[in-house]
Amino acid sequence: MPTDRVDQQPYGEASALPPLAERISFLVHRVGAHMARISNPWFQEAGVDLVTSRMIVLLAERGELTAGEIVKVMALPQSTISHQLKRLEGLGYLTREVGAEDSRIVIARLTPKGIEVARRSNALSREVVGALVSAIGEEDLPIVRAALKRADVALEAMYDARHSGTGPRRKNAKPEA
Amino acid sequence: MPTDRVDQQPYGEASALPPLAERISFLVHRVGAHMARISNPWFQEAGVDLVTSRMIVLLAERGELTAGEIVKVMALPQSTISHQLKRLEGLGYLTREVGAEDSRIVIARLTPKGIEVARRSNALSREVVGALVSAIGEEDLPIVRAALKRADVALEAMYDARHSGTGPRRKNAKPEA
DNA sequence: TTGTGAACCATCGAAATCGATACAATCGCG
DNA sequence: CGCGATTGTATCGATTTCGATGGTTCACAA
Repeated sequence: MPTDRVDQQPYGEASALPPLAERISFLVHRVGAHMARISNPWFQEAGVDLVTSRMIVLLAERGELTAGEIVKVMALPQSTISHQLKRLEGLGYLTREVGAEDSRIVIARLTPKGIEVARRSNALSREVVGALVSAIGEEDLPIVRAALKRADVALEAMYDARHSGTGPRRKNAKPEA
Repeated sequence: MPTDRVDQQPYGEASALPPLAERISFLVHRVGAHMARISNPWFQEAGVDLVTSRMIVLLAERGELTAGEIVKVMALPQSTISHQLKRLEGLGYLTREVGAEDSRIVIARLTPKGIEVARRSNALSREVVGALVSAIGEEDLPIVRAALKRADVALEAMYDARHSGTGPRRKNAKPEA
């Protein structure tokens, strides 16, 4: 076993993995962490945070969504979304209604109070996105946006792939066929 | 409001904020969420997750770091890093040593077991970064990387700005007089 | 020296997050 | 229809995260 400390050559290795701080994955982490630190104190008085504010903005745009649809868009664990929906209902920001056709689903819709929170969330988002856009630059912005979308699709596919082979749920699923 | 004249409208239009799914901020969230969902189950048996694996990879690259330096690089709350360092020490992945010159600081250093975890973390990172790179494309990669770095710097500055005016700490500050 | 404030890290309590699992309703297909 | 499989949410228990605060230790001026 090589007793190295991963301190060979900074660059030009066999599998060419850049140092942590240069990896796209880590830069995404940093940017996300900054957004959380900036936003959470700002939202504190309203009882929301960066994630819940996004759920609310999403609902403001779409009008109504089922819990499952919110899970898909937010890409977070179903249990987390379920908890937050209940909490946001308790805060009076949205209503949860059982589906008429299919009584398993829960349809969320903002209240006027929730719409106001969406408005304030977008106000902060305007600041943050403004900072991002001026840092990235108008010229590179479409390139970066498109690249992030492709990255999103690719990682979503990677996630799905890892959850079909080693079944995530597979109560009684047959592996083959 | 102290602004000079280069920061007007983010998009040339009066506060035209794209829909959530088009915002850079949200795309960063999605990519980050996918990385977490992919990585965490993979790391589970080792007792680490995406965040702690990054701390370990960081230590593998730098050799030794103080807790405060790790906080700065990870951009996460100090209390979170402090807890994780203690936990990782308990798992036998690193040692914490009080500084010789300055006994306030704590110096973390990987154990051989921790180095092995760093190696395995980088193995997964290779897969994830590989997916990211091929989704982004070799051509756009340097553009995206540079853009994310600028975004990182800009948001870090935005965070720092919000924490200098409204005193962040002021422990024994006398209110007046 | 002796304060005085700042820099670092640990810890506390409340809350959020996560994975696993339970529960309930719908669908498929003999 | 009958019943197993699947889908959609809720909940459970353990753990993690967070902001605030507490304790030391250091720097520096008077």
